Amino acid sequence: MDQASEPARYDFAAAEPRWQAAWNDRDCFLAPDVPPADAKKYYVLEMFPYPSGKIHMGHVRNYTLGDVVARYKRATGHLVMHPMGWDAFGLPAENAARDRGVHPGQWTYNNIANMRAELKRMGLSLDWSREFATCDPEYYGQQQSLFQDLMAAGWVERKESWVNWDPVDNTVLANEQVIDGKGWRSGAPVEKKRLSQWFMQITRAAPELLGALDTLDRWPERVKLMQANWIGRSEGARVRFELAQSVDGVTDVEVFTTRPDTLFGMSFLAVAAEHPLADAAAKRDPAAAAFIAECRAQGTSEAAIEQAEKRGFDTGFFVKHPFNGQEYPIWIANFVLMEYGTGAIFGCPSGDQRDLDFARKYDLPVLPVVLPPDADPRDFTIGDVAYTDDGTIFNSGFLNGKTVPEAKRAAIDALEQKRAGKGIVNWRLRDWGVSRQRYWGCPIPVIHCDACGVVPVPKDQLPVKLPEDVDFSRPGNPLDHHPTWKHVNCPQCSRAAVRETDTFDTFVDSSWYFARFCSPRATVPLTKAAVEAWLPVDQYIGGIEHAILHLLYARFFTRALHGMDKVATPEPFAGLFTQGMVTHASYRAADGRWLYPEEISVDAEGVATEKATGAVVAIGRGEKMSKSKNNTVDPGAIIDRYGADTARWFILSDNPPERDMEWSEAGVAGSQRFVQRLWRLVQTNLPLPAAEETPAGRKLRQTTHRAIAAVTQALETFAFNVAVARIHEFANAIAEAPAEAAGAKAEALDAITQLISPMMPHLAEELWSTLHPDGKLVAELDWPVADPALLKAETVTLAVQVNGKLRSNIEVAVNEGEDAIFAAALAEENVSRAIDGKPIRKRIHVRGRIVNFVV
RNA sequence: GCGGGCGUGCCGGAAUGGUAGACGGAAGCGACUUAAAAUCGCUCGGGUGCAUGCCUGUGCGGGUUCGAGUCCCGCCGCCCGCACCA
Repeated sequence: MDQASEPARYDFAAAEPRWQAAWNDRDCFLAPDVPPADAKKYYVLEMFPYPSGKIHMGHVRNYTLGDVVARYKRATGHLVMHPMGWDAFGLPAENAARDRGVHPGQWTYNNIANMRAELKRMGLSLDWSREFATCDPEYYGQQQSLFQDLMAAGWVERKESWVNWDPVDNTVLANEQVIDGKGWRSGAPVEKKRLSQWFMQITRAAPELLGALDTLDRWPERVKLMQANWIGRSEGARVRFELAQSVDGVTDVEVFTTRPDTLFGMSFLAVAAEHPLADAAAKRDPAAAAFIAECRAQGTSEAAIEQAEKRGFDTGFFVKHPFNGQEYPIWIANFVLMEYGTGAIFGCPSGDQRDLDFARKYDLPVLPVVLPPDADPRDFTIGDVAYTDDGTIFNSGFLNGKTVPEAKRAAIDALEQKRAGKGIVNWRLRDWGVSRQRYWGCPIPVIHCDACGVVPVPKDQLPVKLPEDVDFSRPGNPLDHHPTWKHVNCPQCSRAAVRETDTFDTFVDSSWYFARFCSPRATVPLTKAAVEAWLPVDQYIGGIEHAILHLLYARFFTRALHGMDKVATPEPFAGLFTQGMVTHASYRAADGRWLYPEEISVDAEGVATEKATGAVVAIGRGEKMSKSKNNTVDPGAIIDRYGADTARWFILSDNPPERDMEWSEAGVAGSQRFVQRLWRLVQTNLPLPAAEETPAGRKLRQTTHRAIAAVTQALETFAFNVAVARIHEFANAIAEAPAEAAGAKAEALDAITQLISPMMPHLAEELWSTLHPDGKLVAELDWPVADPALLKAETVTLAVQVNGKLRSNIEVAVNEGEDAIFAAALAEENVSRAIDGKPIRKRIHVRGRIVNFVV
């Protein structure tokens, strides 16, 4: 077949770079640091990527979602800021250095260059003038300055503590980075180690971080819930028990309880293996020491899984009960956590399942103290199930007869009177340890001097830059090994001193980058005018995996900076959207090998076989894309083959954006068909006839304006898949419009071009330039507004029901009188047959919707 | 165990208490073509019928209502988060 008769197709490969250049040339997406006072600002931000070297489909989804919002908001009269940067510090760069001999900085900046080019191919409406990487000395220097401000404001503390030590990565992990007792990156069992560390005092902000969740009305409920659980507020009492005999000078032990009402049900006191009293027992008794060692081993490795058994060791120490004066034994127990409360509990077996399990195992007494509502105190006993519900207190001296809440209050009052305890609120949240023994991170800007202690590096000497010449061949922290870098003179006394060789947790870097974007080149961390103008971020978009860590730290930073009058709002992100994962089918041979899609073929029944062997292959539906499962799809290859618009459109059309989406070849191909179809729709209607009012034309105009309203509504609510469906319907309607409607087609084609523009910006420009060769860009146009007059129909189709069952449809004028409507409905043959002469008991008419006869 | 979310065709999914399955994908049939691709048309929850139709149908069982996928009660199943949190 010759070339000439080949049907013309939209050449996305030529068009997309052309429009990207046009946007760039006209500075379409630049925003000022300080917007004019009358501007409606809108700050759209997607979580910035780690520069691994290539973008993946998760990025494509994330940035497509953000770009739709940014472009839509820009078109609806907002001054949009939509920046991009790089979360560029972190371990993979050091691993690359160790394994391949390339410097982390070089590796990182190369990766950034690759990924920037890939992102640019997506046609995102980004303000690239604001770009920075957290490993730029300009950025991390300002972070060092900010850290010193936080120190001065009292948010930072250096303390010795038990830390989670990752023996493979040779670094400290935050609690949040320990998953099932293993390091979140290395997967190695985490060990406990005692180290001197820098901490952000996030616990001081716990009440506000919890309370302010209520103000975040555009956050997903489940994220707020996860944060609330993580912060973990619980009301109770701290109770001090005197030891019957002091141990190594220790005279008492404190416990935290939420159930002071059950104090009379006590039968033992238990401490964690790391508790000082456990140490004391270990010194006296090798068996105790052995038990503690066992607990420690168990605490880190497989324990979490087979957590079943409660085990303990009787120390032989005793405490005196604050109320009844009796003595109770102190045990070391493997289920008591040093990290929570005081690392000690009092055991009330009748009211707590764990305590009960423990008591049964070691034959400790079980005294019921809460009587269920309809139980008889003379014969009520506890079997293998503790009673944790409400009831009446008994067997409990002065608390007898009270309800549980009453007894809690009375017990706390009594404790406070005896100075043996007090009512407190306990938090699960721990302070945030930010020290990491790594090279590729922001150096902590302090100097340790034997004479002066910890001295901040003077601000005029910031940034404390990372040395370039480092050795990654030895395990541990290269900064610590460096021959010269850490040796400096004390800024205060000028004597020989050493730099801090730890660097910050990378979550510090991402805790304020959104604020830095407001004035990314400023010579101070934040400029007040820019930050006040732009923050909070109006729409933040990212993965649910950051629901706790990143989002909580960013909230904490913002709150602290707000208190220091550096940020005007206490919360960084007014709106949060968490997108689902991108998944893909996977193929696994019977012997467990993961096969690439190219290696298999699928027959008509959907049975997959391996091409090489002919053996049947198991198809996994919708598994998270991962290199190990050979089911990743490279965005670059997709854009080569289909173009950015097609990829964007498919990602938006498949399903609601908060759910996981399955990437499928058929789906992308379908989106590509629609791209071509729209292009043809415009081409085949050219040249457009002049506007002319005809009945058919009016109908098309109504369709046009309804589409505008529906798509606008869908975009406002993040229902992008619905927006796509409405656009499909609209395209169908334009294609099917009769010849008499031609006079309304120009308006329809203009509208559909604009409606697709947030989602398929290149195609929109291409179509617009065909429809209006006057040089204007869609990116510069105002969003179309539906004409209310055209949204109202003259006639409406009413469903006619008899006893709630659909029997017919009638077409009536919108403001037809009720009597006429009922008459018309009854005139329908189906309706009269269904009524079958029975008397009509009730007639219902909902205007514009339905008529229902009850017979 | 605690907390949250969700169950709709073959699949993704739509549906202010008011015509369930929009829209898309897959599949099948047909047109065009020497053939294919591309494109266009038709069918597409189940049952029944010559048929305008009729019956049935949104995990299961009840309820409220003229009317329930949607609201209420009780189950079942799946997914996610947290988890010896005292």
